[in-house]
Amino acid sequence: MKISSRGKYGTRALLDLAQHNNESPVQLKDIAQRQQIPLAYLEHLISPFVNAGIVKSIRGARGGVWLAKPPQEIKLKEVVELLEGSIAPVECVSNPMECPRSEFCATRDVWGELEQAINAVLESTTLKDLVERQRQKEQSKGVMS
Amino acid sequence: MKISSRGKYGTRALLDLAQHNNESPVQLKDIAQRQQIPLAYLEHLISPFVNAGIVKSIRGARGGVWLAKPPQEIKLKEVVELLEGSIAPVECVSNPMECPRSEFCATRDVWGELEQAINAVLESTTLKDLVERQRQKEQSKGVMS
DNA sequence: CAATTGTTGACTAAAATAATCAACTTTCTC
DNA sequence: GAGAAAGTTGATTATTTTAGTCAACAATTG
Repeated sequence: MKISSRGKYGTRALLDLAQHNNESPVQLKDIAQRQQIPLAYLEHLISPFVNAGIVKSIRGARGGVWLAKPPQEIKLKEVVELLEGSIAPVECVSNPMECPRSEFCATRDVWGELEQAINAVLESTTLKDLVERQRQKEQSKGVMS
Repeated sequence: MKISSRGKYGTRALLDLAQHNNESPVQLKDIAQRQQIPLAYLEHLISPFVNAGIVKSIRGARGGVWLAKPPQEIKLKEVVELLEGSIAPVECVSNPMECPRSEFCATRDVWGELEQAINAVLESTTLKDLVERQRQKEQSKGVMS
């Protein structure tokens, strides 16, 4: 039940993009540096978002990437699923055919509830929420020092 | 965010044990057969439960395993954690020292909420609940045929 | 044209997963 | 007490996933 580095890195990358929204394109190398993600790895993490139309990009000098939609319209669920695949904790929840036991399996029910719970969190959180939270954290950091 | 075969198999095994509670010891090979788990693998899945004192065992002819506590006192959280380790979706949620960003990381907050959500489900479900659910499923199966 | 930056695909090392096997210990039954 | 039955343990293995690297390429700017 772990989120992989893909998921962690990728989410951080999109938060970074949301923080630098409505500026000029953000360069991958800057995201990589700020979020401490290997650049060559980050390239592969951004690509699914571009394919899904969540992120736009432009190549060449002064190129970069940016969000195709306002941050409040991008739910964490999309983000995580693009990185990690279905959030269902077991295959048979989304695809009952996969296991002959599905129909009468009590444990499967619980995994289904787990999916619901996870889904509720990820559906209710947008990149905008993340940006705001991050801002609050930065503020209290400032107050402390 | 997947549950491994360990988790799936092990949970099924404990449900099976709960179903056959207050009978004579249940043999691993019977669990293996009913739950469709490779016997040699099941042996390794049961061992953590024995070590944790949730399952008791006796060797030799007519030996077997059984629950050390009534099913309603065994939460799925214990079961899953013994099989898969901490349910925290990222290490830094349970162990902030692990990442220097922890203190001011907004994404970490969300992973924390995810843990809470997962925790709520697994804390509120016991083996007894599973047994009852399974019984209901078996009943409706009977009605249908 | 040269520098910059994203895109893509091939490749690899390391770790986790899902077993399997064999030797061993305990217990029961005859 | 012998032998079969059953759980215990540790070593080993094949496969898959993960995390990352590298290099060639394509597009864009100045």
